[in-house]
Amino acid sequence: MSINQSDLRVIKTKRGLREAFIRLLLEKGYDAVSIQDIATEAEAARVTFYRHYKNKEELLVDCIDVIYEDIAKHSKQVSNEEVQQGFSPTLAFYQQIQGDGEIYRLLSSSQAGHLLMKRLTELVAERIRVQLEVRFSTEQLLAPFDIIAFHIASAQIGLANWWIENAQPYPPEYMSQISFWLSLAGSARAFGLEKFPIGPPEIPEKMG
Amino acid sequence: MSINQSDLRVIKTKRGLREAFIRLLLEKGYDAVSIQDIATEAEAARVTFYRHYKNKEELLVDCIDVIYEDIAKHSKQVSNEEVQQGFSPTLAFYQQIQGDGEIYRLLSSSQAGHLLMKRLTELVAERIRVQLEVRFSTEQLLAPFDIIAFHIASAQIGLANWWIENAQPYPPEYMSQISFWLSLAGSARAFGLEKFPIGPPEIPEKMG
DNA sequence: AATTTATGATACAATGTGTATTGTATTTAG
DNA sequence: CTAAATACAATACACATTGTATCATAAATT
Repeated sequence: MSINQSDLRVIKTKRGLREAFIRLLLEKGYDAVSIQDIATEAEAARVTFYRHYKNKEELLVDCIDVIYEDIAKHSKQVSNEEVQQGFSPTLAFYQQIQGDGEIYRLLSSSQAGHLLMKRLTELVAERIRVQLEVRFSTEQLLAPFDIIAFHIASAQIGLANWWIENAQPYPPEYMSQISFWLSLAGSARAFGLEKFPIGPPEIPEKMG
Repeated sequence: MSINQSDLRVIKTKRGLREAFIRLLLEKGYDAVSIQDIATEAEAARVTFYRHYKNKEELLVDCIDVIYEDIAKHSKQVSNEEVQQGFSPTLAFYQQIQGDGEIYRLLSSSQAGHLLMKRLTELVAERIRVQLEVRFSTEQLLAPFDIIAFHIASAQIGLANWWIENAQPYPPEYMSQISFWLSLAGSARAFGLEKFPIGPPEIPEKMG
């Protein structure tokens, strides 16, 4: 009935489909790639695709998760060394983009881009949210966990996307630092203000 | 051969197709809408669609201009009255989403959303950048204009999108205020820190 | 080594795409 | 106001894509 995800054949087949899909995405774009194309490229039967994924979108989401794991793994190695400076997880991200940044060009592709950005932002936000919950208590924070996390994540991913689309006009080291710094210290500091004079709004009851 | 864009029949037909497409987008989503659906909804023949647009995406791009005009019109009316308080453009945006702003739900639609988000973020960033350039000089700012502007814009639009997709768990007044405050004052303030202890990185030479 | 099961090959109905043709209705231009 | 120009509707067609089903074979698990 259900598929055994730890079966070697399944692991191999799914990896083949993911890698084939990414190759085709970069080559032809999301809409132009058919299920048959993916199966052929992966040297698999088209039926096999449907055994693992409902549609292209589901495969794309799976691809994103795998890509993110790679980023997370990569950034974890570095963050252990330099976590004190705070800049490192984002730096690893930017360096990866500049390196084999093929995958990240998908961020700005019109069809797959939204799902990629959305999922990536979710994953980054979740990571930030967990870190916040570890370090701070609910009463201590002057804004809800989820809002802070998503605000930071949106700025980071959005700025990275801007950087990709604008031919990377600054070095990755600077981008990671300024991105991190702006989120933490606030834009007012970039204006030369010592401290933004207004306090945070009172947190309302969460609805739903 | 080529189509006369000023012909009354052409203007009427294309408007009908756009409006029908937006209705169907809100109802069924981008992928679920076929060319035939659009034609039927617009009370036109399917062949007529192909006489004006190559595919769905081309129609969507044509629609975005119309959609953005609606957004800009609404936020402009309010911003002239209350721009002094600083919160109002964002507040108007959130209120518009919560009100009859069905159109904004397209932001989170998987295909149409990316084009909309991208365009909207660009426009907001441009608006912020202009304001910065009016108030500050290049030497005065501790980070480049474009980076600050896009950092803020990404956070604002991204957070608004999160709010839409998560069933609007907080009132629009709070969202606009906290969104604005986090960008200006910085997340560190939300952690309870008086001032983020690290200074901004040195601005490098702009490449390209 | 025996059993389980993921895969490949093949087939099929249903839907969508893009183009061509011809007569009709509407707009434009003289 | 009339005639020429042309956008539109109706219909048809070839083709691609999707999603599902069946059964034999190959591979992995136990």
